[in-house]
Amino acid sequence: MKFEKLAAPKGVREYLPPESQAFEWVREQLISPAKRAGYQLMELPVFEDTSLFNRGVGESTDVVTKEMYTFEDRGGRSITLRPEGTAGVMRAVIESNLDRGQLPVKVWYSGQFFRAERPQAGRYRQFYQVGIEAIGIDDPALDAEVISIADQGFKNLGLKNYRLEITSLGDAASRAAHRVDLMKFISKLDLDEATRARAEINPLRIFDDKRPEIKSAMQDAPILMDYLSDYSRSHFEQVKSYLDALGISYVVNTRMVRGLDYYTGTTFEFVHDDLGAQSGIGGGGRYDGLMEVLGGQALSGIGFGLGVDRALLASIAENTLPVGDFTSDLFIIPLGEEMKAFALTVAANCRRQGFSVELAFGDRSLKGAMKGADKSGARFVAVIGDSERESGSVELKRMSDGTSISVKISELQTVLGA
RNA sequence: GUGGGCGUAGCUCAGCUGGUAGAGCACUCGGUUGUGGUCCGAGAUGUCGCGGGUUCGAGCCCCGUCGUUCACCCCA
Repeated sequence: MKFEKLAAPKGVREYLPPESQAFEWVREQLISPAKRAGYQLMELPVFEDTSLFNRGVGESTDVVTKEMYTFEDRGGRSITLRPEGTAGVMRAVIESNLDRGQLPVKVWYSGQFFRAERPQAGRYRQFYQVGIEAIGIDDPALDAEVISIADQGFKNLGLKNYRLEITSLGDAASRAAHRVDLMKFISKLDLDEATRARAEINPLRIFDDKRPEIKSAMQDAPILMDYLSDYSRSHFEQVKSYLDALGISYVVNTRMVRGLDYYTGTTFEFVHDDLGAQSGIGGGGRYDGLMEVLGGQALSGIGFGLGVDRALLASIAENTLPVGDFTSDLFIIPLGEEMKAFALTVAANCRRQGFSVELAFGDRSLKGAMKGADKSGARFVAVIGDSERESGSVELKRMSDGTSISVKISELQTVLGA
């Protein structure tokens, strides 16, 4: 009887050894600046009530209308695998009254997100993000800090071929006024049906169109930046001046489009040049109405999400990944079955002292075990047989040059630690 | 959801105008007693993604399907 092989579901990205090591490194580089800025971990469910995303992300967005993994659970509830992180964070903050203490609430998260899209380079159905949210204070300095934390994450990776694009989406009133004029402008254009339908849902989308004829047609379209209120304008100017002070370069992109409805005011995106069509490696912005819409206080907040998968692709493209693999300090080869118990205890003792130690298993020949030791990259190798157990000392062989010295087993740490 | 490319050993691939499958790397063992990297020798591994069809005969042709990949769309 032969069983059929199973495969992972379509479009999921898995990270297995040795690549998983790079993934883990990238994720830590991206989030460590947030930890150092006092942001604290929030572990959240990967599924939520569907209504959270309908309300939070926005009914008109592509994410909600056609990209969510939604299903009914056994209790008949409509459940959705989280397509982004901010809505869940806000729900938890409101539910647990974290916003009743000192503000801003500063949290970070990391994990899987799900979107039922057609897979492509840098786009997966299950993907990884790290992100932060700073909730409750509307201060341009906080905007600048949040942006700089994201930027530092990319800098930690050694990335250079990316740029920060920023804009301000203003408040609801300015967006409404702009929308009226923009629709007026678009209605005069000669557009195909699909494009016109997209414009109906969100006219800003047309700014994003890649076709040259559309790009040139949109050349003179009214831009939101010209509709900002005095408050929004000065807020944005402040953010820019703080970024200047931080030495963070940016380009103002007055035509930026974001796919989630909740963004207001400062909005930003990190774009990498070497990634093909899916070039956004991170993005975020301020969201004024979100908390209230989700049943909480009317507090502002700002945050970002960074794509770990794409940051890894960018690091590969720029060749910035560290070369050193995990290597253990010591590789122990027991000679024969009867030596295994002793070898296990020696290994365990060394590990307790903080060294990384690997063992040879199975019944390979000594030569085979040595090959295994070589491939493991271990710094030292010790063969343990009868004589070693009796004498209490081993020949510690340094793999880099083949030399060996006799060391008492009880004093291994003096050599391993050197 | 729409369109194009691709699916042959663990990996990278070759396989001429259809005649029942190969290389390199990797892996395992060996080159005499308990020491790796080089070298030499030997060995194992494939329902040629899956299902139909055409044919005396299909890895090669046709159809479908699944997967993968790239782009549109969208976004991390």
